Amino acid sequence: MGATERDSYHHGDLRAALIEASESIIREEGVEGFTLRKAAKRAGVSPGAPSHHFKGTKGLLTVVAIRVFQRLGAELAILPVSDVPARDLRTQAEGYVTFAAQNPGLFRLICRVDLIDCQDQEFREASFSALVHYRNAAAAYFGEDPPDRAARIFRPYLASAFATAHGLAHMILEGRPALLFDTPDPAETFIETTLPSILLATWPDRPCEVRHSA
Amino acid sequence: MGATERDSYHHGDLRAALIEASESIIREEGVEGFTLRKAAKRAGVSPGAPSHHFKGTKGLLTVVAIRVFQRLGAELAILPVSDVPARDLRTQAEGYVTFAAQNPGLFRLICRVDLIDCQDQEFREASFSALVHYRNAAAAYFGEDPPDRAARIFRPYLASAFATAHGLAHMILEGRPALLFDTPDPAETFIETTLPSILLATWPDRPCEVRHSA
DNA sequence: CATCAATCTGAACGTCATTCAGATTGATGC
DNA sequence: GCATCAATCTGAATGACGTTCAGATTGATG
Repeated sequence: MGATERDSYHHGDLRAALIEASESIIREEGVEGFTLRKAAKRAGVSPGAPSHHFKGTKGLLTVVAIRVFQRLGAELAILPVSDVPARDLRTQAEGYVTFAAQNPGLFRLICRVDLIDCQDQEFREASFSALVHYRNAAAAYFGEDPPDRAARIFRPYLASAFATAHGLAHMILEGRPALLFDTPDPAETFIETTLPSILLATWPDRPCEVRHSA
Repeated sequence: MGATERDSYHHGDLRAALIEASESIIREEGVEGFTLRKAAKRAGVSPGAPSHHFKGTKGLLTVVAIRVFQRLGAELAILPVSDVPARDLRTQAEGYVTFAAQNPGLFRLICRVDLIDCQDQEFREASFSALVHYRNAAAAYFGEDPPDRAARIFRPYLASAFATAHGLAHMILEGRPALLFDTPDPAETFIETTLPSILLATWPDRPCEVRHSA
């Protein structure tokens, strides 16, 4: 598998092949298992070849990360919208966490700021755009201001809304539920049953009632 | 600096010296900058010496991680308690995030499950115990059941409460606020002013009012 | 004082990212 | 059709990494 055959001395589209190879390596072995040499080998090329197409390992991984953000954004974009803001916010958060759980290696990559050139303009754009629908859903739920898509204005509730999903994603990938709780249900059912219950506790349909006793 | 002098062939307490050295390296250069050879050199010892005291790099970092969790737990334990559950939960979350922001390298370490032996019993114990007060504060806020410290029963609101702080911590360390928002206030004031506003939006003093418009 | 186990050294080995001189070739201009 | 040139790729460096191991050193035990 891998190692696309080659007839000529030149590859043809080594750049794309390296991106593809890197993604599948990260899928199979995680970011920690990724090396530039592996990617080169899988693309059927010598270890020095990638340097002509990317600025080192970080340059290649930055491009991969951009694609991951784009895919995350695309998955969040096609999620259904209802007339219940709470449900929509939960849907977005569930989509976010599900993406992380289903693509653990790639999600870890976009969180490894040491492996990525975070100053890259394309990366910045992709990381922002991926969460446009999430942002809108949060704004609708908290109903404080109409979601101005262009502006990146800070709002406490937006940070709070992002933090919940992002924290859950990290917790799952770090295996924290197993550390914090004697999980009655196995890890497989987490996404299907446990996650919705957490999101429901976070953003209930009805505005909160008195939750803490006197 | 570093490189504790040594008169005899044997070190005396190399184990402690390696832990100490590792911690300061991670403080100064982050987990990514840590290498076992650096730690050995800083302890004034050859690269092969650590193997007599730890099971490889992972063994050493696991011990460091345990100490980090213990320190986090100690910092959360001395936080003030009031008669307002919401305030106490916010205080715990603020303590958690502040610890991460003030110890970025060490916090990243305890999240790098690939660098740590997560099956280590001492590690599991430390990671659970560190959050006892956080858990109690969350239980009091949501007021659903009395905090049973021994049991690790799963509750959706507990996972939700942890996720917020954990997500904020990761977001800060990943520099996401700068990616998501045109931060009006510089990153320095985040902990002092921005973080409290986020936590207040998450867990307000009064039970929530109607927040979303029709 | 002899013995032994614990500890430490220093030199391996294999792998990594990166660099670079030289080989190869696609494309351009004639 | 052919010469030229820049882009591309090879393969062998260089230096750092974790880990292993034979041999040196020494504290402790008897």
